[in-house]
Amino acid sequence: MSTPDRGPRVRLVDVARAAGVSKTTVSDALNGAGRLPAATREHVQKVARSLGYRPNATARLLRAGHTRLLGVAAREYVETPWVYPELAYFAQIVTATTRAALAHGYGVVLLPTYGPDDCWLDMPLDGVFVIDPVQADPMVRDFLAAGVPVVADRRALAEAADQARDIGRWVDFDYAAAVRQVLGHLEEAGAERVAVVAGATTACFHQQTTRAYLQWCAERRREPRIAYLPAPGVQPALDAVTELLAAPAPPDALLTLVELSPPLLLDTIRRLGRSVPDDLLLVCATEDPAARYTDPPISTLGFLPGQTAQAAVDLLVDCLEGRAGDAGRLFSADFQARASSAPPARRAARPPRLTRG
Amino acid sequence: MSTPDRGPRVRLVDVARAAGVSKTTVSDALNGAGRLPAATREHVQKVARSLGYRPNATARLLRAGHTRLLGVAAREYVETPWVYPELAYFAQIVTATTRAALAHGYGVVLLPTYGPDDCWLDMPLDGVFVIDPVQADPMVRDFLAAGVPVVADRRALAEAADQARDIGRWVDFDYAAAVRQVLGHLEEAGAERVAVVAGATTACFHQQTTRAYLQWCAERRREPRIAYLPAPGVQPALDAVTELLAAPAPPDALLTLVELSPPLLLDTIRRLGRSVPDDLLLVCATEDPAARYTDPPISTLGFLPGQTAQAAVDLLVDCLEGRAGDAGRLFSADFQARASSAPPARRAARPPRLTRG
DNA sequence: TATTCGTGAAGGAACGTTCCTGCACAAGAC
DNA sequence: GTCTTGTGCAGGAACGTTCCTTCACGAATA
Repeated sequence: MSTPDRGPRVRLVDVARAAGVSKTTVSDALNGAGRLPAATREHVQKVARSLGYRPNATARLLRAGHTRLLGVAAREYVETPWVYPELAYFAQIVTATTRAALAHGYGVVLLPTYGPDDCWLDMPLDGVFVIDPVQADPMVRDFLAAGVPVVADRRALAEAADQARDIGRWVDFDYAAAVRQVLGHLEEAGAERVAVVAGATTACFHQQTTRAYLQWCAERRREPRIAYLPAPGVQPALDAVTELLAAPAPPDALLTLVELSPPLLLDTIRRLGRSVPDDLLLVCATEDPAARYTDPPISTLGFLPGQTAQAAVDLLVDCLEGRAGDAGRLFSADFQARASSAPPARRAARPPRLTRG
Repeated sequence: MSTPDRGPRVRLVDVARAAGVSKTTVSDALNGAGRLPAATREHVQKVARSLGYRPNATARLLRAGHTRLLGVAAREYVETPWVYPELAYFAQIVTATTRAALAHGYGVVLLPTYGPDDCWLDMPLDGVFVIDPVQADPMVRDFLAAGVPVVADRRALAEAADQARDIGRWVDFDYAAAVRQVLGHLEEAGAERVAVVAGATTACFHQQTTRAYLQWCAERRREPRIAYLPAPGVQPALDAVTELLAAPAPPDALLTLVELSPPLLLDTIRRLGRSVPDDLLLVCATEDPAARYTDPPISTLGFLPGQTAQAAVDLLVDCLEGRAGDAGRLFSADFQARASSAPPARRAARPPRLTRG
């Protein structure tokens, strides 16, 4: 095994010359194609190995007409670039996307959420998965216009209009239904003043969850109690919670729709002199597995990052490889009711409320 | 603006034909090269736009001889694939790598930590950053053998021997020094029985931190109290802590070297009837920002994922673009002493210890 | 012996760019 | 009127593969 010398890389023709055969023979020998006797095949392989030959990936991609590379972009905090992978949800999405892509033989490129316009178009991508696109998302538009299939939500695809025709697939999340499910659960547990901590971006998730909450309040003629966070961060989130709980006639239930460490939140609430679930019912929208291990365990609203990503990749790959496949997939949330939002015992001891059977 | 029709993509020659000029002229007009009067340039650009022309990324990469794509692989839990981005450290590394790469005009591909051997070699990468390589890491070896520059730690590079000669750069972390710093801090705060929760993989971080702790114990003729976790996960980590604290002559200080939610850990310790820092000094190796907001705030040992990634990308890009640059960078840890490891007041009330001035 | 047939391998086009070279032509210098 | 100089553009090689086509040759068949 001689040390491969630096300098210009050894190419297919170099192997061919060294082995005394043609390019064709080398290519066939290494790729298991063509009609070659085992002897020739082995000889070529040996020469290739001894020269340290590695095929040029770019050249074979050009020839193949595809790159087997998928882009993934998480746009939620597009205004405050690059925080997203610190959040468990996005980390899990990215993980699951990569895993699913690998299973199909694709690699995954992390796309910038900001930067020089169009900079993403220089990347050799076969398809793109845009998570939580912002309104009139330029990334979605650009890729579709460039003929690169995109998976995003239906709204984003619709905004990109005609370009999306047959190279867009959707993965939708019924955020509104998820929020209503939780609010219904809290109402059944006896909550009358549900407060919400929400993100204030143009991302689909924030927009839809907020709207669902406001509408739910309107239907019940209740005053919404909502704290908006323009950017992620522990301190702003804790401040928001503190302020909500300090209000006159404080809330008797809290739903957090921003990423926040559940055990830390629980501890903060305790330090504010409230007890969960006795004084305050608590539900967190989070993927943090720590929520199951607190005392009491915290009810969570999860958004199935694994399943979502898997579906997105499947749709994308179907589209890329010319299979029919679905036009999209609709997901609902994963609500895990735990002790933090159970009806408190002290209420059970009260006289039964007349408003319910 | 006519809708670009599906079917075969519009190529450079198509634009040339439509504009009545040659390929050269189109290429020059769109790339701002050559000697062209403004009129021709604008005409070509207009035709290109109207046809919806987008240059083929793969073709220009082949021509350019590079792909402007960097791979990043986090190998720590290579045995239990794909959990890593759920951990704050790796998420931050990946984020920072992507950001730093983008600043240099590069994209980032997430590499699989497992999968069919060599599957990573089919990707068109200019360089690779391998975080926390395992022993005799095949990925490092393969890439170096294929002539792809790699940034990893010195040990991994040394193991890949001659291949690494001039296309490997190192980013080292003095994990041992970091651990000793924390242990020294705990000792000064009065700890006499420091227990450790450590990961049990072949990753550099786990190996070196564990060895440093064992050596530190040996130097002091103290019995090591160490719980090994073969895989990440909340429950196993909490179980390990519980078991350590339940031992006869329980530890008076705890250092966790696996990813674990700091507020959850603090709560668990409390539920076990111990109080931080009065009964137990606590330091967590974590990047979780929540550690600063608990009561008491938790001392943390951080590993500067942002700076490490930035340095790795800088080294890689230097290497790729033929600049001299450093051969490597050595990092030390970021230890933040907070109240969770402060000498408890009750000890200050004791008579001063004779062993120290 | 002439014809098919199968095997083994070479030649060269194609993928879609970029960029080097060179041609035609006009304007200015002599 | 010839000779330079410069401008505007076209032709074609090259990047490193894959794969389609062709061809030579020996064996089997008519």
